[in-house]
Amino acid sequence: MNHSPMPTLLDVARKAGVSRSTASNAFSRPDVVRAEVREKVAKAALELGYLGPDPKAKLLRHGKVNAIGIVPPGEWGVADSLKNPVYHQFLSGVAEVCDEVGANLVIIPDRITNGGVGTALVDGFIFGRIEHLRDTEPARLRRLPFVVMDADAGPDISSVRVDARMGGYLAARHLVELGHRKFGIMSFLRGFGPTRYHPPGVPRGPEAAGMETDQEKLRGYAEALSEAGLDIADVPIVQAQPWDRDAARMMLDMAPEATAILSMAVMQGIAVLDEARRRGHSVPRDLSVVGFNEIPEAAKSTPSLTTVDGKAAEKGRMAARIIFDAGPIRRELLLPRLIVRSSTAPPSKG
Amino acid sequence: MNHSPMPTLLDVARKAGVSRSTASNAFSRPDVVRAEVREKVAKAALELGYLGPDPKAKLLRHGKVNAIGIVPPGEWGVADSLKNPVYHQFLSGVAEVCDEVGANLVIIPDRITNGGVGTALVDGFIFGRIEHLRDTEPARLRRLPFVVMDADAGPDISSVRVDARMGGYLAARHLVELGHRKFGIMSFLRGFGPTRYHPPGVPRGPEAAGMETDQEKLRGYAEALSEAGLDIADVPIVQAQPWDRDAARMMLDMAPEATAILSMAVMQGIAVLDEARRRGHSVPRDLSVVGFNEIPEAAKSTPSLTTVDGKAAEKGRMAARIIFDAGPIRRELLLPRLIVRSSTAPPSKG
DNA sequence: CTGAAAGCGCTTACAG
DNA sequence: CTGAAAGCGCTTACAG
Repeated sequence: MNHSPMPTLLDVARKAGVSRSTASNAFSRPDVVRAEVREKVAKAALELGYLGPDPKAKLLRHGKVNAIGIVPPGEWGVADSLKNPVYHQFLSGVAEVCDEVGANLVIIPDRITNGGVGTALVDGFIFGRIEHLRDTEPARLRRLPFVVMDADAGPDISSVRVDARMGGYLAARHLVELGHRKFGIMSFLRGFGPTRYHPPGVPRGPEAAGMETDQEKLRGYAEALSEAGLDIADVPIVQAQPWDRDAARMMLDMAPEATAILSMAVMQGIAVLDEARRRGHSVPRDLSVVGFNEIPEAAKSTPSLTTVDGKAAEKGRMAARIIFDAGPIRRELLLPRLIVRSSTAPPSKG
Repeated sequence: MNHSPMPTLLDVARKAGVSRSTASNAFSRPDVVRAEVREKVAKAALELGYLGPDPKAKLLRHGKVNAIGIVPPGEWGVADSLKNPVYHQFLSGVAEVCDEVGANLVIIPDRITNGGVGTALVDGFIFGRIEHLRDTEPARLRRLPFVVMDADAGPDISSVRVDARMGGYLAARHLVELGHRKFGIMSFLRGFGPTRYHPPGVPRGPEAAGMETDQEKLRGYAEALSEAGLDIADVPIVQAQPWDRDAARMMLDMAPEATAILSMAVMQGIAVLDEARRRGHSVPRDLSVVGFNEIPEAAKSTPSLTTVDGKAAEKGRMAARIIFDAGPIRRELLLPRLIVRSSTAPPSKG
């Protein structure tokens, strides 16, 4: 209905019979203007349908946006980051801090073309797992604070990660202590590509796990096994994307003697549970399973899944605080925790 | 390391030995500048660590932000909207369209003080269920497009909703057709407050359900019952927040003869399933349950839950398209669908 | 407390 | 294709 041009501060000032700066002060520094004048201005604004200083113009003068930008990992879009259950937890952690400080949360896929980190209107960025440190360049050039997740980015960049090696160690040691000696490992395949099988006896490099954080998990597994006199090189590894349902089948095919499966992803762990049941195996009597990361599904699966709590929500909270605190560089390493549920027990055939 | 002031377009122009407008054109209208000059500018920019025109200043000239704002219902914060499973689905729908058009998604709690709709830097708003139409005023005054969810806001405002009456009707008719005659209804309590019990025989107004959309569900229930010669006034109603675990207990206490429970929320339906099992009742043999809205949990519950698909994700997609299409006002009414699973069967004691 | 003026960094007709 | 100039809407010293 109202298609006249947007009223500006000057219109309001004229209508109220004051100068532009007075009108500006009435909105932005009310204490500097006496109540009587303030009301005249407010009245004029109301009549003109003027909401207050244009946020865009305000921004140009001293650019606080009141929003934090989340850059999802890799090629992920907005929808991907909402759908991934572990990332969803991380986002919830960030969101809690947003609510504490009254900031908006904006999800910014790392687009090459328009948009992306180079132009997003936010006060800082949380990079949710980066491929190369250079992905953060636009943030640095814009002089915007940022933090990198799940990797140590050196002494000049804030980072938050969980001790994945420790997580892997806790998972494997738990099984070792229960008496297991025969294992299978479900490793993480990041990005695209078919499921890969790494047979035992063949030496395996870091490519047997996806990212650095996955390689750390593997290292943790290896340590715990080694303490028990076992060599991880003798353990069959299936490396798959966590949503690959066939991978669980391949795992059980390739490690028929295993009494325990170590999985780097919680959804993979649940898939193994399902596949074991399908084969008529009883978990944990015939097979123990440990996942990685804690999401509600882990507690609800049948049987409930023993897993490593990767502290996703806490990572989110911590990263957000680093941005909003605007303090010095911080490098945080969170400690994971083993959550023992019903999917692990001593081996019966051992 | 680099604490010199941010380089501006003018710095780049000087360094490249061209005028400011040429430098601007090199970035924003490259076709207007010959390649040779463009490269000079690009080189100067690179050396200065200049990323391209400052998004904030650009914004002031012709304000396209490339982002869509979601305003969660009522008092919800960012974290609440991420955690609510049905709203999460809706957000995912919006996110899919964001990815299609390359826009960012920003979640904007409706804050009274700073931030909020009045100042958020977005190109349009999706109001996720509003208490009063006046909550949309700031969006209108800013001349930003917006759409209202779950309510018809009249001919001048775009809206997207699902036919809740039809949803209620489908749910109740399904039970009636199975032969049920004794019902209990779990109604929705929006906002705060204790669980309320509405005994049968007492006439009940719209306050027996939360929002208009809930009242429509109730109307749908009533219609289907009426077609079967039953009066909804004879049905006990428990009105509770969907995350209230005690409500399911109260429902079964208050409607001991019911062979079927109609629930306005999917989580409530699942809670009834759990409570029934706790009491040693077998679902659906002793009791049938129908929920409202479809989330992954509904298929995974034991037994899986018959429910009405409220099309949350599709609502999100549609609302986002209305914003990005920038077309005329649209008022969309989506049709719900009944998903029959294992929580409903003919009554055994009937 | 008020008002005239400069400037935030950029874009866009306009004249060359 | 280039350059000088005005202006997007606001804020902020500065002098009154």
